[in-house]
Amino acid sequence: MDYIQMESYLKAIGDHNRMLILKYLMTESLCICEFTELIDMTQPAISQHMRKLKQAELVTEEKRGRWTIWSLNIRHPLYPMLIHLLSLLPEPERTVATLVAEGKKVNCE
Amino acid sequence: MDYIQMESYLKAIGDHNRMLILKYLMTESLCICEFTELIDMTQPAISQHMRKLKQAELVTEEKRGRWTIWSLNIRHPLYPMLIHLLSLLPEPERTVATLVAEGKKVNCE
DNA sequence: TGAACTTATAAGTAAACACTTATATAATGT
DNA sequence: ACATTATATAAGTGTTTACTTATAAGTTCA
Repeated sequence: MDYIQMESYLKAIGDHNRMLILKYLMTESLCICEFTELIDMTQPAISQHMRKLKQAELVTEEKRGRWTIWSLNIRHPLYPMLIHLLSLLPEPERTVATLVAEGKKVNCE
Repeated sequence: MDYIQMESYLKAIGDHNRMLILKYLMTESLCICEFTELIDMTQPAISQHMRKLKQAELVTEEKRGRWTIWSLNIRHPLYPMLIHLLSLLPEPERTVATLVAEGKKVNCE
């Protein structure tokens, strides 16, 4: 891996909101409308963060009906390092469990 | 470690020139005038990169006469991760050995 | 077909970033 | 004291970043 490549990976990871997104994805795959309930950010802002993460190949997307389901890319060269890095960060205040309790968890089967 | 703190660490690391600097420091401590011989960058540019790395506590400085000797901070919370990350990057073209061969290695005892 | 819903994109903006050149500060050696 | 050497800082610049609001595009379902 060259220096420019590594730089682009680290820049994609190195934002507190994107790390929060990645932390959520460590537990389970989510769509953008769920992130808008979990994180205090507008839908376009989240969408643009997902695009950045996708460009760095840190996440993958799968279209299901009107939803786009985002997942961590476990084949990324930095995946093991990313998991370790995220493990150093605290669990977010709002959990997916609260989403479920509020009936806001998306079920796109 | 909180998200903002991690962001500031990753932003300090996530620049190709600073990673090159850190890669050199993995082998041995160096001063800025040596970096100017190793890396195609002006002295103020290097000095400003060192300041960023110092603010993130990734490096430490020691004044010796007119020189400032820079070293990796092995007590940094991300030090183990940093070493692993740098090990994924190729050795720089210009080595410290070439500096010695050219009589440009600083001896500040 | 059309309303509701989910997501993506476009355009604009303020702040941060990585440099540049010029200059200041500080230590060394004659 | 003075020239040399090493480093830091200041000021300016073009680019990138992370957002905002507005809107477009695509899917679902009555």
